[in-house]
Amino acid sequence: MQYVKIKDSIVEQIEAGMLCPRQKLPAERKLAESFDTTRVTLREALSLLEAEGRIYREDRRGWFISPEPLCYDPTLTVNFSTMAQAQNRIPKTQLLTAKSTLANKQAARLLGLQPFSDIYCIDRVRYLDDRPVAYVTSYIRPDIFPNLLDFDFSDSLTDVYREHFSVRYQKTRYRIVTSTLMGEMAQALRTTSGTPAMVIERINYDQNGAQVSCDIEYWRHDAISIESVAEFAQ
Amino acid sequence: MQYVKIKDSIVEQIEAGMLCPRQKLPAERKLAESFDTTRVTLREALSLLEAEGRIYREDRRGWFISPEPLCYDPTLTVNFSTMAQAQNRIPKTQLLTAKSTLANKQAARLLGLQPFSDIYCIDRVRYLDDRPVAYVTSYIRPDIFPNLLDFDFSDSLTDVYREHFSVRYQKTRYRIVTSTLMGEMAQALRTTSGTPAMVIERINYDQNGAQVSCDIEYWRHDAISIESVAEFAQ
DNA sequence: GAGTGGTCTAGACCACGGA
DNA sequence: CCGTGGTCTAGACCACTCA
Repeated sequence: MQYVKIKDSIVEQIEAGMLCPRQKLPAERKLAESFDTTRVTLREALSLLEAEGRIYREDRRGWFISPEPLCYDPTLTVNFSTMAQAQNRIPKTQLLTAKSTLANKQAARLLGLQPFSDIYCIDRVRYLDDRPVAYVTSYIRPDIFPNLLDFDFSDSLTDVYREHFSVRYQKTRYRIVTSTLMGEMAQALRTTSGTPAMVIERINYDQNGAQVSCDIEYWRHDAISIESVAEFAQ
Repeated sequence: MQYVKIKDSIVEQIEAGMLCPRQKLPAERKLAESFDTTRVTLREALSLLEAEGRIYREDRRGWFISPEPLCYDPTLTVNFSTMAQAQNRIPKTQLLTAKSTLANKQAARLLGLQPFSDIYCIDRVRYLDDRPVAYVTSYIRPDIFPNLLDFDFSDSLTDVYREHFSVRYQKTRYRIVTSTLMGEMAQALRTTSGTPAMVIERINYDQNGAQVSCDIEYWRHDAISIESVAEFAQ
């Protein structure tokens, strides 16, 4: 199991501090040569490191050392920017598309709507320190938030909800699974199809208990660590 | 991107119901031939399916269709058996080792102990419908649970805590990240090094707010879906 | 003992990134 | 335009599973 040894040897170098976060690894051909193996085996080792969350790739640009993940507490309502800044990270959000459309299967399922109901669909990419880390799709009920698309929600939707519609979240139902980035999501996050991802689905309820919106977040899995505290009724 | 097409074609067969959960895929060489490609490319496609959580492998036995994941709510105190049975699954727990030892770095960090403090260490494997799905390591403070190892905790530790020590969890601090199964963990779960995993670390506090134990759970990532509800203070 | 999966080799071509 | 990563080929050997 040569590729495990190669992986361990690179892990050692990372932990010894010889490789810093965001730093690029040497070219695959050079690494392969230095470990006296072929590119195929070397890439096996790199994939392992990627799966462990220690390195990440940028499509056709190479492999880089992963920075510390962002702590994400799904039981809090803080928005992305606030959360990132509290952890000394620089957040950025890029709006990809915002449109009024008809609910697809996924949106209908999450929001309990009839298929083909009207719905707003907003796609955004979240950055941490200029690295794209998450692709977020939001589906929003237009009957609750009429003319939402006229506002500036590029940074925070929850701010717009609160300030212009007096809607605050009362609760969120969330689901976390692992999957991969594919197609346009992979491209938007500057990576290749098949990159491991953490998927967070959230269904948001307003103060009246109505399902008002949902978010599907695809995170590069090395960029996030879910952390929270659960208190139990005695 | 041939391997994405192969993957899609297998996904199609799964979703059409032609392949049932737990069913074995044909041999790699046969699949490769039927898609008119080499084993290397075919395995690329299989790894993608594994990363998506649609198939899983058993070491040297082959590839199988993943069953529905278990819903796991980290904000509840229910034990594994109860949780599994509530979802019509057959749980089983196998005790690997239970010993009194000195805290390693990980245990000391999680429980806030001095290095080399005395600690109990218990390793178990959790099964669902006879499939090994999680490797769980528990570190437990012997000053809170004296002579714990004399009891039968093979099934549920929390039951023993409650019945014999009158300790109930008041809260749990948890952390969820993705990583891989390596070495003996991979072996215990009947798979190979590098299999994607969901890691759940829990630090448990008793009714007095003391850190009494912690668990590190390595789940096959396709076997689990984290689901919960968060209520917000207004 | 046949067949299988796990691992590895030694190449190749292409399209894209960056200088 | 060079070097790079992304993808693919056509094999090979070994250790293990399972009939």
